[in-house]
Amino acid sequence: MGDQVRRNMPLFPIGIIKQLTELSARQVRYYEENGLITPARSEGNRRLFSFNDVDRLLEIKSLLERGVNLAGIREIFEMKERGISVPNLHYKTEPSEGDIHKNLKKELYQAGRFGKTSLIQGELSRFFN
DNA sequence: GTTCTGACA
DNA sequence: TGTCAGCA
Repeated sequence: MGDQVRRNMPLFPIGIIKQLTELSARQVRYYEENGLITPARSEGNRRLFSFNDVDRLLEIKSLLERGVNLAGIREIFEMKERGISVPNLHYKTEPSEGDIHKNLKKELYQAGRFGKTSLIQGELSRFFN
């Protein structure tokens, strides 16, 4: 069994996700409505999340904290799926809204120039400092 | 006990 | 986003 398939295996119910991501069930469901995540379903229609879903949610949380809205996050994910790299979206300090837009624009531009290399991943490492 | 959908004093 | 209802 490859790691890839392991990471995509539907394992946790929303309760576990709440603890792992510190997001409310309401938020998680809302993100699903907006196409940011697509968790599997159990026979009883319960959502089952994979490790990839957890990473995805942590990334959504991170981007949201930087002022990116759901539509923006959706576009960032779409670009990734198209193989375009989306570097340095991890700021240490909180930039102004203007800076966010300026930097996002610059980063997306650079992403287009340099091939695909750095993707934001390994969010789970936060739990294993 | 937990999760789901829909709705909003 | 929170929270409550009414189910499964």
